[in-house]
Amino acid sequence: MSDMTIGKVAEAVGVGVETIRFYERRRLIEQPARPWGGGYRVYSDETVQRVQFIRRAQELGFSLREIAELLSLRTDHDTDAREVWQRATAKLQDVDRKIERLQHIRRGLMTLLDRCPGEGPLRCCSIIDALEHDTGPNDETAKRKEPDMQTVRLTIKGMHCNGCAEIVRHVLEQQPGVKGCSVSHENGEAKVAVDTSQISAERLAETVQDAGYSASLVTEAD
Amino acid sequence: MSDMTIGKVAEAVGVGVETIRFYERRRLIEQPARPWGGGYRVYSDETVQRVQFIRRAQELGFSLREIAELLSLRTDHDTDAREVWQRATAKLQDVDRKIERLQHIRRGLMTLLDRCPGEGPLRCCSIIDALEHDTGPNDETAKRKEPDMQTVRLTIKGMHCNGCAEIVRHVLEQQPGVKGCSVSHENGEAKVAVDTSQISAERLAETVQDAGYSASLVTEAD
DNA sequence: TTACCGGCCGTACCATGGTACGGGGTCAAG
DNA sequence: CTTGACCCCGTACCATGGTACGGCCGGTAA
Repeated sequence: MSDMTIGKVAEAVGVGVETIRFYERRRLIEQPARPWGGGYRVYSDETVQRVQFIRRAQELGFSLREIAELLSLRTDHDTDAREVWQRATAKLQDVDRKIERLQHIRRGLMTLLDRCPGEGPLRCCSIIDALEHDTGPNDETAKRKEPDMQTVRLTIKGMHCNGCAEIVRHVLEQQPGVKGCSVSHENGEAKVAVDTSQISAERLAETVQDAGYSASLVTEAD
Repeated sequence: MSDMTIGKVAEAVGVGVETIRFYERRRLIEQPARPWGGGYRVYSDETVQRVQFIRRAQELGFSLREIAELLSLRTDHDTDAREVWQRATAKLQDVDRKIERLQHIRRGLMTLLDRCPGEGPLRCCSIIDALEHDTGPNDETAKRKEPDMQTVRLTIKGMHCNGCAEIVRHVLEQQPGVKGCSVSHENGEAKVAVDTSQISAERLAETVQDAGYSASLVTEAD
C-alpha cells in the first residue's frame, strides 16, 4: 500500500493528479519527502486517508479553508472534541442559512409563476413586468391574467378528524396556484381549485405527504 | 430624471459605480451615446430601470448570463411569454436541486452531530472518526458515545385527535437526537426524550410548528 | 538504447460577481 | 484660475475549487 506515486493516490481516491498537487499548494497535505532527492513524490497510505478525509468533509459542505483547520485540529493532540463539534454545528447553521435563502428565492419565483399566464405576448408576462417595476409579492395590480383553472381531487389517508382536514386545507392553500379547496375528513378526500399551469397535481400530492399524510391523485375521466 | 451621470444611476439603484461599468462590459447594458463626444456617459431613466431589472432578477437567483438572456428576450418583440415562463420554471427546479443538495448535506451533518459526544478527548469524536474512515450513516459501530439526555416538554395547540398526536410523534421522532417521545392529544402536550446536545428544544418546537401545529416549550423548574 | 508513460514545475486559465487602483480628463463652484 | 469632486480607461485582484498546458525529466520495458 505504501510507496505510491501521485497517480496511484489520485486513482485510489478518485480525484485528478492535479487536484493532489493543488491540495499540496493549499497546504492541505504536506509535500512528501522524496527519498531519492528530487525525484517523484512517494506517498504512503496515510496520504490517501488524508485526501479521503478532505473529500468527505467537502461533501459535508466544508470549504478547503475549513478543512485545513479541521486537519490541524486533528493533529493538535490537546484538541477537545468540543472544538470539532462546534465547527460542525456552525456549519449546520451555515447550511440552514443557505437553505433559507434559497427558500426565499423559491417563494419569490413561485409567486411570479403564480401570476404569469405562461403564454401569449410578452407584455402579458407578469414575470418581466415584476422585474421591470418593483412589483412586490403583495401587489394587487399584478393579479394573474389567464388562469388555467382545474379541479384536482386527492385521496388522503391519515386524517383522523376535522382538525387534520383543516391542516391539510391550510397546507394546500399555501401553495401558489391554489385558489381554494375543500377537504373532507369523512371522505378522506380533498378537492382543490388550482391553476395547473402554476403547480402540478403531483406536487400538490407531495405537499400533503410532506405534512405527514398519504395522498394520491384521483384520475378521473370527467 | 434623464441625463444622469453614472454616479447618479449607481446611487439611484444602490450599487457601486464600478458595478454599472461591469454590467456594461458584460453587455447587460449598452454603452450610452455620449453627446459631447467622448466625455461622460449620459444615462436616461431607462438605464436605471434596466439595472433594477438586473438586481431583481439576481435576487430571484438568476445569474448574469441568464439575465442577459432575459433582457434580450424582452427586446425581441416576437417573444412569447412562454419563453420567460419556462426559464423561471427551470430556475425554480434549479433552486430545488440546490435545496435538495443542501438538505442532503444537512442530514449528513445531523447524523454526525447525533453521534458525537461533543466533549472529551479528540479520539472520542466520531465526527473526525467518520471523516477518517468511510463511516456511512448506517454504520452501527459508530453509535453515540455519551448522550446528554433530557426530557423536553412541549405544549402543542391544534391537535384535534389522536391521529394528530401520532403525526406529531412521527415528526418529532424523525429528528436526530430524539430517542423517544409520547404525545397526548388530551393534554395538548408532548414529552420528548432527547439528547439536547444534538438538537435544541427550540428547534423541536419549530419542527412541530412546521408540521402545522403551534408549539411552545414548557420551561420547568424540575 | 531508445521509446514511452507518467511525474515535475510554474504558470495561466475556467466561471462567478464584482472591487480596487492609478494616471489621467471633465465639470462646476468659488 | 484653481480646487475638488466626479468620471474615464485599462488592468489587476478577491475568493472558490480546481483544470490545462508546455517543456523537461525520471523510470522502466522491449
